[in-house]
Amino acid sequence: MKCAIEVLAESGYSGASLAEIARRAGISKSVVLYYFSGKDDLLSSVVFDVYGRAGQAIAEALSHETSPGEKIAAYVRTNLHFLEEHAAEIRAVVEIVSNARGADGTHSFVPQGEDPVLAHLEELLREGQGSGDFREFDAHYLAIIIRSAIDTASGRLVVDPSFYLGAYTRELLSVVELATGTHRTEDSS
Amino acid sequence: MKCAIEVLAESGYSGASLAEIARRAGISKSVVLYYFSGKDDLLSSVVFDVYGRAGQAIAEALSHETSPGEKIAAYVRTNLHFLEEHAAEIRAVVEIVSNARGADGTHSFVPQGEDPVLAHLEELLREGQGSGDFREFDAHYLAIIIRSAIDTASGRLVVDPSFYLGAYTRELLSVVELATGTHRTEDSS
Amino acid sequence: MKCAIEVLAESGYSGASLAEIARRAGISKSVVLYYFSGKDDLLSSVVFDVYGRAGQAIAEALSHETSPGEKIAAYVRTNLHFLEEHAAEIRAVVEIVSNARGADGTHSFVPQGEDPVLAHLEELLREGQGSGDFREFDAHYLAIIIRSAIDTASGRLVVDPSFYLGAYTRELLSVVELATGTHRTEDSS
Amino acid sequence: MKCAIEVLAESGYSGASLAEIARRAGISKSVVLYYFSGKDDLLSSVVFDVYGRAGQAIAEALSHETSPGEKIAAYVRTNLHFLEEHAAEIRAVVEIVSNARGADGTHSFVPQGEDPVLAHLEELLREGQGSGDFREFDAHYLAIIIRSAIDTASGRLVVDPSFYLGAYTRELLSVVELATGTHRTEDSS
DNA sequence: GATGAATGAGGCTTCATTCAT
DNA sequence: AATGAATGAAGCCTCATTCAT
Repeated sequence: MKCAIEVLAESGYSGASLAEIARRAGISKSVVLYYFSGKDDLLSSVVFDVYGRAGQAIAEALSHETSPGEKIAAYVRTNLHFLEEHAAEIRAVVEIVSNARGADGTHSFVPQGEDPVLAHLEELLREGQGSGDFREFDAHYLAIIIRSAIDTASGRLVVDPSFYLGAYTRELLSVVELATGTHRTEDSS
Repeated sequence: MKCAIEVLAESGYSGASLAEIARRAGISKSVVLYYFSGKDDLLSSVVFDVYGRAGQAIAEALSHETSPGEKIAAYVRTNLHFLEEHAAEIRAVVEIVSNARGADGTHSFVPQGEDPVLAHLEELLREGQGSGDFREFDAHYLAIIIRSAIDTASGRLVVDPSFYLGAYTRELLSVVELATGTHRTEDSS
Repeated sequence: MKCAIEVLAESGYSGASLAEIARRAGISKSVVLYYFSGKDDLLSSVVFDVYGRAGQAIAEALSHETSPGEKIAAYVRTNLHFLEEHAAEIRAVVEIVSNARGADGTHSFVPQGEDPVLAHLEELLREGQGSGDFREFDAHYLAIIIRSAIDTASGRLVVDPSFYLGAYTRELLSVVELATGTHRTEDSS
Repeated sequence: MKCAIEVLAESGYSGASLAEIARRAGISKSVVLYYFSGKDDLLSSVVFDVYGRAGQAIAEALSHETSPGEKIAAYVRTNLHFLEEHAAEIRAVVEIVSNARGADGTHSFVPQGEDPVLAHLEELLREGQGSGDFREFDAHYLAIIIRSAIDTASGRLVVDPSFYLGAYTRELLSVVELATGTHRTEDSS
């Protein structure tokens, strides 16, 4: 799986053939299929493994925060921090999620209706609105905007050598603060 | 090219084989290769064609605006409006840009250093800062955030039937306004 | 298809890989798949082609006969005569029919319920019974016996160099005559 | 071996991989190769085991009969009776015998020249002719006809749910009686 | 006695491309 | 201008077998 992640991150979805993955791992293609029932299984495993660890890290971080503003900030910070330390893994997952398709041609990993990841962020936003910490906005669409800013980062890391994740995190935090209106609330307190 | 765009939008990069494209166009594979020197040429043509028309639409829209705040707003509005009317084309370009790779394994259409599209938006932001209309922020990173919000929309249109581009545009405009600080400037005037 | 038949007849079902068939035809595997949509299609085509021609030959021969006894005799004679002139083709069809299986594991070409080939022979037998030419017997089971004697011949031709089809035909005709009781009818005339 | 027989009978020769056989037996592939030197050895063992027991049953049954007509009848009856009680085993053997081939491409289990099974039946027929019980016929070819009628039964059991072995046995016995002419002899006595 | 790990050969199929017409 | 024929590389996967434990 580690080698699969590397190849996916470096060579993209189409470049991640079993042959290439096996070559990188110094084993034969057959070994990969000995441990995974097929390529789909391998890719699924990568996705769920990374998703699982990322989700855990985020949940852990959020558990330390109480105010909605701090929760959102922790959410963004943890996401980008996880990305910093697991850049290739996130890159690999993005490649898989955006390219893997089933026999019917539909995306295999993109939820068609309700997206749990998005729904989670959306709820954090709504909580802030409920408590009066946040201004009025459409939580669904703002969640999409914030997620897109998070998801784009892994790509930037690859193509933009000058992309500094620390500064990006700071800028995004400030945008989120302004967008949610957290700032004003603190002012009025 | 029209059929290539349709197939790319519906079936993704891997599903867009010459055979499939030709089948949809009701012609033979050979015809495609008669008009384009190869698959790469076909994809390039699609990218440049769409990019060209999108760029033209944006340039035209910006020429009507004068203040930095209005320019940025027009930029966002025109981008999303173009997407609304050319959803498949944008989707196709995204598929190509994020997947096409040269023989060396590097992305074919993602500029490695300076990204002209990003640089353009970045400059609009800097102009607003220069004129005092915008607050202090890192123009490069904010540009990335805004672009990501724009680019994610084409994907949402595909998987999320409830995604309403009009509301999304409104929300994004409001975020951009807050993020650039355009609002406050107007307040103080 | 001719080469596929040859390989099937000589090397059996498992030996009849696309590679081997293509090698024998002096072409590349791809060419086979250019003319047939897949291996299944190739095998189907062989089966239906041979079946069609055999069925036509039999129908033609039966049309010249009137009495039930002569019809059955013509049926047997034509079947074995067709086999004599198209030994490899029959051998190939037998290999396919008895080995080809669908994804669910069931035979692809063996009719699960009503077997039209068997039903045809069965009806010939029943006609003879209806007209009083034949004795009492179970038409279904006798049809199975006669067909098995016909079908076994192609295998014999392969493994038994001393197998002489002319003599076999004569013996089988005599058995069929005795089994149907055609003989007695002639006695009573 | 029991599981190998089941798989062969249900899934056919191509479906009978070591993996599948081991899976059904609830053991690992390695165990199979620990007890048998290879797949060929496993299949050989199945063939000889079943052949041995079938031959024994037949020999035992024949030893109770004296007249040629009764011997032939017992031969047919015992063959089909054994099939009834060991359908899967016979089916498995048929699959192996008709498909297994050596490296040179020739059948592994089909005797190229003299077939002992056929020769045995042939001799029974000749004995009947020698004693004057049977009419004149070509013993070799009649033996082939009778064997084919016996061998086809295992296949019928699989594809034809309405195939009733008892009735088939009765019909075949009657055909054999007529074909050998046993009946007339008894009449004239 | 039993097994998990690993492998290389081979199977079917898809694909972008070349060539002659 | 258009196309059918042909190809070789590559992709995923199955299989019988070997080896060390």
